Amino acid sequence: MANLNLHIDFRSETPITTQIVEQIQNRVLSGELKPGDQLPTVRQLATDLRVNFNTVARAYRILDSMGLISTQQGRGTYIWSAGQAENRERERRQAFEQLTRHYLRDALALGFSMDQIRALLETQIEQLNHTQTAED
Amino acid sequence: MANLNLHIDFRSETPITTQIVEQIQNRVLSGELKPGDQLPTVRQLATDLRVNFNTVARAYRILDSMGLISTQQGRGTYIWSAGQAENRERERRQAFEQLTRHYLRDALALGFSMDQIRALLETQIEQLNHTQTAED
DNA sequence: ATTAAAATTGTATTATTGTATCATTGAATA
DNA sequence: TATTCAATGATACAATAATACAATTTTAAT
Repeated sequence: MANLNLHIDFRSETPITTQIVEQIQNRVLSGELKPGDQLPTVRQLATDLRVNFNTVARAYRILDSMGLISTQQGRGTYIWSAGQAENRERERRQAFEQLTRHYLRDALALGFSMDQIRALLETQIEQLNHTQTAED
Repeated sequence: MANLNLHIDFRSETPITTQIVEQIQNRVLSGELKPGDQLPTVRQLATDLRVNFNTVARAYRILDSMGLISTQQGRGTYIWSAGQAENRERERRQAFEQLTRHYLRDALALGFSMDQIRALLETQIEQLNHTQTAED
């Protein structure tokens, strides 16, 4: 059962359900989740995220209606498709824009300035580069 | 659920909302309320104080914007940080760094480069400025 | 191999909790 | 006295949680 490594921000302006939907969507678009992969049960993921399992179930149902996953009562939830190749690029771009929009909204809501955002991004990228090279 | 034991003076010059804000603030500063503690629901506290629940909700929202509590629709209201301005500032910073880490992780996983991230951030900030000024 | 009970998994419905918008009140002021 | 505006209240709404349910799989007895 795939470890999704999702992160919920309870203070975010984005509802929990939406956060789950978007992050699973992104995992599929990035290839971290592949067709056939089984997702955690609604109760398991809910426990991990410290959320009511109905919230996860709602997210799964939305993803199901989007055709991204297949939920089956009594069986579990599986990744359905990786999307059509021609739409893939557009969807990836849209996900990127949405991700950025929400990040900006939450960072600004926390009271940080654009300059501070730029600065922290550079700092963290620097750190990532270091840990990467250290692992080589 | 913490018993706040607040007292409202209806004859006071100070608005009810302000009285609630200040008293909860004091409970946090004095350590009577600790991070993670759940506050009464807006309706429960409103009943106790014999005021409209919107008044409590307003007070909660102010405390939220101050970074003292976290209000979550459907879940309740929780103390977010210890009252010392110093602690609040540190926790705000930590939240910002975590937010940014997760954003970077997801954006990079989607296959976008640091240059693309920088560019999109600037674009979206530009758009935000436009919609803001357009609303004036 | 069969089958029935138990466990697991998602679904449906209702209750709870905070949010948004507009209406009302009452005191300050022209 | 009339007007205006901040504070509060009323109402409808949106997000999440609680509870009971239905479908499927698993387990164990025969």
